Amino acid sequence: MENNTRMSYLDKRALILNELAQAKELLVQLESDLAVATSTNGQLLVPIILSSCEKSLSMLSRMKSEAFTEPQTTGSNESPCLVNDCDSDLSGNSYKKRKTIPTWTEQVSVCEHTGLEGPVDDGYSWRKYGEKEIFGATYPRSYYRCTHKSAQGCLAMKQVQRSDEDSSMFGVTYRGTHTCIQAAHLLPGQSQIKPDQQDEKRQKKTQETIISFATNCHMKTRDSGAAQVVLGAPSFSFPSASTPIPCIAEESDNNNNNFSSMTHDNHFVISPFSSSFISSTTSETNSFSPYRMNNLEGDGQYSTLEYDDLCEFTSAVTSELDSQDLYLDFDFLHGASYDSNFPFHM
DNA sequence: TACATTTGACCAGG
DNA sequence: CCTGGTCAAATGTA
Repeated sequence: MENNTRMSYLDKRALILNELAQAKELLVQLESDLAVATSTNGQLLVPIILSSCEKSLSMLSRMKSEAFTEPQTTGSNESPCLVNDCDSDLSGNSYKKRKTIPTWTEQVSVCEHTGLEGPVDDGYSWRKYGEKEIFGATYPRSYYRCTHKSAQGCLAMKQVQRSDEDSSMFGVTYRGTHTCIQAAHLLPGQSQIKPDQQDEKRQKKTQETIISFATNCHMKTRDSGAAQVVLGAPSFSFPSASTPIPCIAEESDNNNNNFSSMTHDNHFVISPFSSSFISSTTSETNSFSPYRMNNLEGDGQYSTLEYDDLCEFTSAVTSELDSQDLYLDFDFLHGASYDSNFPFHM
């Protein structure tokens, strides 16, 4: 199963590379054709599209196959890797292979001021399978795995631990990727929630997510692709690093790492690999204009949104909305020149 | 009845 | 031997 997934990713990567290279060639051709014709809107668009293609190609090229073949640690993770390659041993003895198992991890801290018992729901269903007192820590660490582990062989796991310094903070460490179909694409019968309740819940969650993201959050990436998200709002959290969208944990200091482009009116269009990875049923875009992000720094707090983080956010929202593109309103960028390597620093 | 949580025991790694 | 991660039986809940 793992091998199939690996092959499928690598195959997809090769196909996308090929497609993009072809598209780039055609655009170069189109550009030269337009150069001799009269000035058109298309002439203005071509360099932008071309640039987008080049970035995508560049990023895909850096999507090393090592992500699927070599053990990876994030540096921010004190815990050993536990998932992946468990395919040969999903029946239960996976812990015996602890150190040899590669994993993709991400760490998220969620601030909650709402009296909730723990970090907010991240859109996935988790099943608690253990709790452990951690030496030197005031609060125990809880261990969760994807509810669909047995049904779908999903290997995603997460650990939740309340912060010692600030008991209203929770450290959430995500491990492994979701291979199940849930959260964003819940199918009837997959959840214990009735379908209409699901829709209602999803809608509410999506709205809360957008509002919360826009009004009260700051993020920073930690070393090696692990992301820390500090949220003052109660209703936002990232999915567990695992949407079908390949927000690969590539180092975010690669400034070319964005799939996005800035429109003339400072809308930021985030298109993670376009339709290549997202099975979109609609071509229309969703505008989140009502939820401006220009108050992000209103309290004087800095806001640094790195690529990986925004990609995660994008995947959460795009999957919720079944949309291909996400529009964010970056009005605070008025007057600022658009850097083609816009690294999501806000 | 089915699923989730709790909790003590077991295991691997350092 | 200590610590962290996982298992699985017991228990809780809807």
